[in-house]
Amino acid sequence: MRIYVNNLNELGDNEKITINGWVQETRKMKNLMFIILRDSTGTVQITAKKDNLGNYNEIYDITRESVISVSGILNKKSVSKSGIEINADKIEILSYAATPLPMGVIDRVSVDFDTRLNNRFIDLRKPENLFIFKFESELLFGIREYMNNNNFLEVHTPKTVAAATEGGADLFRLKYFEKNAYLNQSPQLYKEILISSGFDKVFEVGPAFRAEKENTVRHLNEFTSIDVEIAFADDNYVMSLLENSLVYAINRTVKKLGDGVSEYNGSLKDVKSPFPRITYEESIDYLNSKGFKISFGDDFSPEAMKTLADKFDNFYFITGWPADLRPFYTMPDENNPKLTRSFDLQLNDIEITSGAQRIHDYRMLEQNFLIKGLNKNDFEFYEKAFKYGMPPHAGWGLGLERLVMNLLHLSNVRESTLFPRDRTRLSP
RNA sequence: GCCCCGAUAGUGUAGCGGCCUAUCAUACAGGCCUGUCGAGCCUGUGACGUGGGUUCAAAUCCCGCUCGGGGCGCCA
Repeated sequence: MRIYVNNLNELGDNEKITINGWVQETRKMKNLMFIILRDSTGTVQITAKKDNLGNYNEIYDITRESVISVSGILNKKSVSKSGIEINADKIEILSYAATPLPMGVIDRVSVDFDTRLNNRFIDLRKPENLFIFKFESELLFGIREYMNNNNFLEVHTPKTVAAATEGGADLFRLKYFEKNAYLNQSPQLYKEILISSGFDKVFEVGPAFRAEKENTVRHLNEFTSIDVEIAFADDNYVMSLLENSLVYAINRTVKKLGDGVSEYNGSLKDVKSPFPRITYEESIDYLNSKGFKISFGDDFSPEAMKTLADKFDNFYFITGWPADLRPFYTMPDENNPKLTRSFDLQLNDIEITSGAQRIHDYRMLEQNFLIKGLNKNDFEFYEKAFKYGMPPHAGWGLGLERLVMNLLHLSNVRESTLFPRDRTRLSP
């Protein structure tokens, strides 16, 4: 069984072990050197003495970030800071790192974010960056577990699509043999088709593409969307599902990762459902009382969102958005046709989730194509599913990177994206 | 699409007309060193994005270009 740094505590003093990792740093004297070895779980000091190593001269010239395998005796009474070290009797160089490094892993100089992203493979060697993705992995696992416990089907819908823009967002175009195709902006239409198929409760985790020329710290052109759609459910039901699944996943993650999370966000352990709710119209009144001049039908500017966020702790819902600000498949409010049964989940000042009760009536859908100026021919594959038995349904879509960004108080959504795709970046 | 800002060694910076054959840190290379842990000490290598212009003189001022950062708009 492979031994990791965080296993060493459980092992006995003087035990003979082998451990693999990267040479994070070296401290060298003539006949004695220390190597700080890093693996995915932490760092440990390796003590290498000339008398104990046949290839001491070779090891003496090891470069930082080289990959080595160390065999030796575990010393748990070390005078090193951690109290643990490994007295090496054999060190094998598995991969020799070139110098100088394009950027340091532990250097005491700052590195521009752009430089970090250009050298992401090495940037991700920093434990604090690895942690972000451990967090994301645990969080997503928690959401999956919650969905699975609630009898959801996890599905995978196509990302290459024929046309059928939902209106608004620009799509990336690509060649598909003799035809034109697009990268899908959302699994929305396919989720709904599956509802007509009787799949009942579906969720999908997958990429979504937006060809918008944004240039902000909260937009990506490719992001991971967690999408949910439920038959015979309404907007209130899916809002509860959303807050309960998030609280479950967050609690589970905080429990598992512990102090690591607190270093990013100390208040995460206090997240509870239900989340506060405010309507779109109440939001306008509140904001206007704070000096904004917002009219019905306006979307909220980033500045307005910040002001509104100050009113709430973490998560909160904004409900009852005007039909003009919502896509064609959103169910109008039966009491006020100008409004819809829709909601956004906000985390601080950022929109995390957008969801709604959907239209399930075929004729109402056709009418909405007209209102939104969409060509119904483009939606034939979709509309067909409504014509032959479509239950009422509701759902939402959640941006995973934005969620992680905000939960960990990161200043840029690219921090919670392994290899971000933005307005100018297509590599690595 | 609009607006603002930036580009100097591998990395991060100082310099903002002549004291610049360009500062400092870090990294890197070599040397001393058997208990370091921000190791220390000595020595060394290494840079002004690009094309024009102004000037006796440009890293420095002006214009274009390229690349990048950010804000807004737009954004199921």
